[in-house]
Amino acid sequence: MNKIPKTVSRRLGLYHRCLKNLTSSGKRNVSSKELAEKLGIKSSQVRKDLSYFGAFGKRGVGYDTNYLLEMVERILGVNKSWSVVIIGAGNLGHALANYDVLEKNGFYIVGIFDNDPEKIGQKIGNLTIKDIKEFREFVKKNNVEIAVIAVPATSAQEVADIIVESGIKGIINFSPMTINVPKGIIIEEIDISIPFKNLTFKLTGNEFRSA
Amino acid sequence: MNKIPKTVSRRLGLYHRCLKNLTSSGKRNVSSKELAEKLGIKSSQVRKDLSYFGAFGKRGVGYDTNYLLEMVERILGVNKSWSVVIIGAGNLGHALANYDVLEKNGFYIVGIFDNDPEKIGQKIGNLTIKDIKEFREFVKKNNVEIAVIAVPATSAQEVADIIVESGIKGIINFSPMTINVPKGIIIEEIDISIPFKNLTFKLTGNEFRSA
DNA sequence: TAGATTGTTAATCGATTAACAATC
DNA sequence: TAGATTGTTAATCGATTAACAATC
Repeated sequence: MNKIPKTVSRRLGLYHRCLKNLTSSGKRNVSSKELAEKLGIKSSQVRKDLSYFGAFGKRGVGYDTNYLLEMVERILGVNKSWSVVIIGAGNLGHALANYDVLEKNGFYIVGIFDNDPEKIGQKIGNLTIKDIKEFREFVKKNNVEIAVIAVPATSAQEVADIIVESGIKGIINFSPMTINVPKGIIIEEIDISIPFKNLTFKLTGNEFRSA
Repeated sequence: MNKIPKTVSRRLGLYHRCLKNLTSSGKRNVSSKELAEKLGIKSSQVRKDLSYFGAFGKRGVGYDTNYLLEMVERILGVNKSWSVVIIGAGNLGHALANYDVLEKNGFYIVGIFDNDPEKIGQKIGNLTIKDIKEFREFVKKNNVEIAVIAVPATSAQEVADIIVESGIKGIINFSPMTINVPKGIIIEEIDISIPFKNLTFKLTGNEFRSA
């Protein structure tokens, strides 16, 4: 087994997005050069990335778009659908529950939880906000595989503990807070304010840059 | 001028977040070792990262937390506040307009735009959704510096063109779509579905991983 | 002073890219 | 076949880390 660079994972997501667009536009064949141009990378990088998982193309021809899409979906694990719950029915939780791109990629929001009595019982789309106390039982009954943390930083760790305790192995953490989980639990962090800071870092021409 | 690795920018955002927590908890001094542990990196990495911008610590002592925070804020350009507009008053635009973490970091949402007559005129917090037709004039009048794209993929490029034409130089793109802009315009991409795919990539033990 | 921790160098490690034989 | 493009190797490039003199 070849060791796969950490950077490959992110690019696989982009290949996936790109290939979905290509197949739905009816394109049957694509070269590493075309894919690379669309992503702003080198064609050798595309070929190298794919080569970690197999040989999916035809020399002299390129890649069958539908076939490559299927392979990338299997590599990413998005050839099946996933059951997702959201913890936190605030603005962000609300937006995520209604975000159609997730469902289009096979991530189905099957439940949303909060601890605010004002919110519990209210509807978001066709979901009813549930009491966090019912979390564990719900997860078991519905075979939930992924939990999304969409609560303020102050309660993020507490929520993480509840998630881990429920047996869920995959967490997406939207709170601006590092959370600690036992080995074997996989966390992806998305702090929305980080890209804003990256942007101002690049926009700012300050004394440090010219040092 | 030293060349700054691309990876440093992301970590600076994390240092910033961490230092804000430390100062508000009253901690006056911090070592590279402590910072590193909090971020799950090596202390030599912390020191190396900071060294691109100056020498902010005291040998044998560590870093004055308040001073280092101030320096990091100046490096990132978040020692001032920024005027931000959102284009797209759907779920995501709505959530971002109300997301307090942005304001806490100096990113003030000063306007939100849409092209849907149903939405135009409605209120989000104390903002009124404005017609995208008024965008250019609004940007000039209010010295807007950053625009957030929160529209569906299908209209992302169109919206990007309007933003560029308005003179704005910094864009955050939440749509799952690569957009093209002229040189000199800085874009940060956040496709929310990407971390979900990264997660399932890691959760999935498939035939490719054992190959 | 002795102990601690920085700032920086050099070594290591990992990721990208060019180049090209293989082959459609 | 001739032209095109893959898959893979080796070279290059860039980022991380260990190590340590400087110095608080």
